[in-house]
Amino acid sequence: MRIGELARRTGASVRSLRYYEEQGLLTSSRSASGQRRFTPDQVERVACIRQLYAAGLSSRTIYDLMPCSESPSPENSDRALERMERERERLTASIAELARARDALDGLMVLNRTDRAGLVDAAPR
Amino acid sequence: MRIGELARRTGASVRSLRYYEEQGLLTSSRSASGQRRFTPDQVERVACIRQLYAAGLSSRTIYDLMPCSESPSPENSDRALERMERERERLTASIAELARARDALDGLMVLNRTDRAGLVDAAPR
DNA sequence: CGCTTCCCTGACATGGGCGTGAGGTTCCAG
DNA sequence: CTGGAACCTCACGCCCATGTCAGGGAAGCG
Repeated sequence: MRIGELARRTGASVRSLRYYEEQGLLTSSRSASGQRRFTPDQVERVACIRQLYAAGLSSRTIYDLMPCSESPSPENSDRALERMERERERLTASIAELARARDALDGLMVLNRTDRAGLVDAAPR
Repeated sequence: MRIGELARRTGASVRSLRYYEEQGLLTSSRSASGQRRFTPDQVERVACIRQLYAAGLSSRTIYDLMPCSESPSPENSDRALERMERERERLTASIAELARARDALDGLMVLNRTDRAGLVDAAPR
C-alpha cells in the first residue's frame, strides 16, 4: 500500500511515517517512480512504534530495541533485552511518579475545596 | 533564604527556580541589592510545582491551578477545580497508556527471547 | 582589601517529534 | 488528454523546560 493508506490505517500522519522511516524504524520498498510501498504487516509495526513513543522512548531507543532490526544474533538480542529491561524499569518508575503526581493533585483538590468552603463561610454576601 | 539554598533544598536548578518565578509560579521578595529572598515554605511549594511538572502539566496550567494563586474566590476555585478534574483524568489515562506500553514492551521481550532461543537452536556453531 | 562564592539580567542553544510550505512529479478517473 | 489528488524531497518553524555563557554586582571571610 502507499503511504497515505498506511497513514489512514494507523492514525499516524504521513509526515510521521516518513519520519519513522528516516529514523530507521520502518522500511519500505520503492515503486519505479520512487513512491514508498508498504506491506500490510507494517500496520502492526507502526502501532508498536507508536506504543513505544507513547511510553516515552526516543526514536533512537526504539531503533535499538526493534527485534532483529538489523542483524539478528544472540548478542544483539541480549543487548536489546538489557535495554528493554532498563526501559521497563523506567516505565514502571514513571508510572509510579504519575500516580504520585495524581495524589498530589488530589491533595490540591481537597485543599481547594476546603479553601472554597472557607471563603463561602467567611463572606456569604 | 537565597536562591542557591532553595535550589539545594529542592533539587531544582537555580535556572529552573528563576524560570518558575518568571512563569508566576513562585514569588520572592528582593533584598536591597536585588537578590531574591525565599521563605522556608517555598520549599514545599517548589516540590509541589515539580510534582505537577512531572505529571506533564505545562507551566501555564500549573499557574491556573495554584490555589489562590491570585485572588481567591469561589469562582476561581471552581474553575481551578474543573481544570484539576480534567488534568486528573488526563493523568489517569496517561497512566493507563504507560501501563499498556509496558505490556507492549513485555510482549517484545518475550518475542525477543523466543527469537534468540530459535537462533541459538538453529545455528549453534 | 582582596579572594571566593554567590547572585543578577539577558540571550542564545537544544532536543525531538511533527506541522507546514514550496516546488515539482506521479497516479488515476473522466 | 486533463485536472485533481496523492506523492516526492528539502527545509524551516515550533514548543518549552533547561543548560549555558557573558558581563557585572554582592556577600562574606581572612
